[in-house]
Amino acid sequence: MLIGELARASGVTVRALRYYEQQGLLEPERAVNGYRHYDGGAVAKVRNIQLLLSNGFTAQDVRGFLPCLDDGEVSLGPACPPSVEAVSRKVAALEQRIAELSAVRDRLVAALTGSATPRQAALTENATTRQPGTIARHPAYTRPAHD
Amino acid sequence: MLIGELARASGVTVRALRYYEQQGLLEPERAVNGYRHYDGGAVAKVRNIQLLLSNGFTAQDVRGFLPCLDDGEVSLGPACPPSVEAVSRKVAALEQRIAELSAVRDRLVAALTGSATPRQAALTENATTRQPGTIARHPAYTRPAHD
DNA sequence: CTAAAGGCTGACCCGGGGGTCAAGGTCAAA
DNA sequence: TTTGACCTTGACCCCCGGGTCAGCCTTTAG
Repeated sequence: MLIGELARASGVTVRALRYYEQQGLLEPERAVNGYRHYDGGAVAKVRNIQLLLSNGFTAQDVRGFLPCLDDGEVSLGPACPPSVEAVSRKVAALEQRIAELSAVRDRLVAALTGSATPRQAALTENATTRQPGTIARHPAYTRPAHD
Repeated sequence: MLIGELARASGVTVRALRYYEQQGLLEPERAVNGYRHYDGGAVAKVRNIQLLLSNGFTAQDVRGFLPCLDDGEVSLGPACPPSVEAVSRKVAALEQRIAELSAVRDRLVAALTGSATPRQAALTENATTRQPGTIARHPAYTRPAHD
């Protein structure tokens, strides 16, 4: 399929597809006339890319994830290039992000329902245990939100 | 407290604090010498801001959230300015983000453990139900990930 | 043959979230 | 009084994820 078709099928713009390619996330074949040709799996792949990018991961992050997500066929553990540990760290970061977002959601829901949450100083759970002087930038993904 | 103290206490840079203020997220008092003075609640507030920004929300989003999260005291439903509906939409978006991230995590965990996920074409659940021709950009927060 | 639609590259621009000077004012301790 | 730490504003820069436009080529339809 051509780039326009893929764009329509996957719900991203043509420009974004070229950008993904430039970032090393896609490698379409090239016809003799220079046109990009994508195979069927590209639709799912692009959706995954967009999903990750829109959830705060960088293109570089996505490069790491893709081999584990491609084609609807989960690649086997050790076959997943960044090797288990790297992916494990990503998973841990994901868990934390999920927990944080859940906390925000709970706070908002509480605000909506008017149920008084008892003296919750901050959304961060360890708010009271911090030591002044330790400069601790947020350990989670510090650059996610560009989507 | 002065800006440097707050920076150390909350784990963000001085620059970021000034930026937050410029974005209307903080309104510290000013001493006669021009120095910013923050009250104790600012630490929790800044943590909330950083938490939201690092999870893909824009400064504008955060402006909307803050009145509902301030001071560890959840404001009552209707007292929360953006009025229930706006916050409800945010909550819905949050739920979706959480679900998406959970899906990514599950995929990665599956890849790690080698458990074969049966023919899951894409992380998006409705992948097979899309109609070509309908340009459907991702409905969730389309600009979150800059964190 | 021509027009319309789609593809190509390259370039510039934007907004968000800051980093990093520069040039100067303030305050506390020595 | 001087030094050093801390504060102020303003300016410029960067990356990221694209949007948009220009200029050109190709392919299909009429």
